[in-house]
Amino acid sequence: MTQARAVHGIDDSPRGRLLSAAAQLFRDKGYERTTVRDIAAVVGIQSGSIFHHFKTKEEILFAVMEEVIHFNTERLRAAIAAEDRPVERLRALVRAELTAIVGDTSEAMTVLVTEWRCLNADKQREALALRDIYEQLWLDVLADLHKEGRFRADPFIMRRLITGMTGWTHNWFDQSRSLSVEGLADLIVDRVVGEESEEGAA
Amino acid sequence: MTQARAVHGIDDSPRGRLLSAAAQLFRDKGYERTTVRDIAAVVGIQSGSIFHHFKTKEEILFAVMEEVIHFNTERLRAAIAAEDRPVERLRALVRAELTAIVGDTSEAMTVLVTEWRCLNADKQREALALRDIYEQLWLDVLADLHKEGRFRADPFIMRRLITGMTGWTHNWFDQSRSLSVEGLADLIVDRVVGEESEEGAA
DNA sequence: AACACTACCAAGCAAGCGCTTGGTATGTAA
DNA sequence: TTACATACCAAGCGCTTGCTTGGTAGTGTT
Repeated sequence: MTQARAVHGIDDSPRGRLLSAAAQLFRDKGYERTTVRDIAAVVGIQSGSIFHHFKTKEEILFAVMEEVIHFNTERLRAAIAAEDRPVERLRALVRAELTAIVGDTSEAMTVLVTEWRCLNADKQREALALRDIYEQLWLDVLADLHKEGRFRADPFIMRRLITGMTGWTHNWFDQSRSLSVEGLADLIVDRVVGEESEEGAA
Repeated sequence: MTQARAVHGIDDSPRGRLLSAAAQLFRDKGYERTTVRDIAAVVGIQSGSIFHHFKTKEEILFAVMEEVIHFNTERLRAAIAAEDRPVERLRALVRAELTAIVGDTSEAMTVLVTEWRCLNADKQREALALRDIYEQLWLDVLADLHKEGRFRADPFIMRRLITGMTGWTHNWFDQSRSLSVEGLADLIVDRVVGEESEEGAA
């Protein structure tokens, strides 16, 4: 009953508290190694009581993924809407994704990346559909940049390279250290459009 | 008893066949979802017989990781030795790592990346020590490039970005498609040292 | 002939797992 | 007052899991 940190975008209803606890445990121990008894213990209820809120353990995993995709898709939309120029939109996207992965939704985002195959085929397809919407926001911005001639590679490939760079950060990035999310975002943007892009890039 | 594809660098002794089978299953279903009965079934023996070759299931996972790190560390050494100039050494390293991840040791490499936390603390430390040797080969080459002024970022950070890019490929790269390992390697090298590096980069 | 070694089988145990069941306490609304 | 919904407890069922045990067959080696 140590109570897990709330994942941003998940309310603190009984259900929401279960989801935040599950997200943290799934990230730390993995879905399979986490028992429903573990989750119940964190929020301070009996293991059987979990099934009043969710039909199955897998439904908990899916709910975590669903909530975090929805929340961060909206964050991407806001990031794009706040900028006009494609390069700055890209920078905003990278910042948003980094914040999602190492910041306020890190537990759930990590679960989304690492526990994908624990879902059955149907739920995987459902989650993939949500993910496609998220990815399309990236692809549109990258296509604009490509049209402007800011990079040569295929935008699809470029997105995958970016996904790799941002997705891996949960394994090493520490916000308390010298490198900030903004600094890292600039570094990653440079990998896409080159270093000599801006007025005095320094 | 469908017999798993042999992982490059693992012999075909009874033990080796178990390791190749385990690597494939661990990649496809994850360590926890794979039972010793699954592994036994692939090589065509009883589940109990596995424990004649390995003390525990975890020892199988560790052995897979150990073998694949050793094999690919040697591959990195060979790649470096075959080139003189730092940029070409980097290209050789990227090619080697991509080959490891999507080519002849893909099952075991994927397991190395994704099933890390299934090891207990002691084994994790042991595996980390092996990984450090592997990583040092990268860092030396990246430090040379950095000294030459081929990129501005911290070599440690740069290595982590590269790790992300290469490590993620197992989720999307398909050798049978238009993009080759060499083509992808060139793309990634460009992300590090910029596109206008060589004589007619195309 | 005697022994040792490797590679395996057949059977099953103890523990842990997801999930079920039948019930209780509290709140809310007609 | 009755009715229903939400949120939970206490107990435990049935199954799967990693692993153990005691034994056997085949191959060398001395």
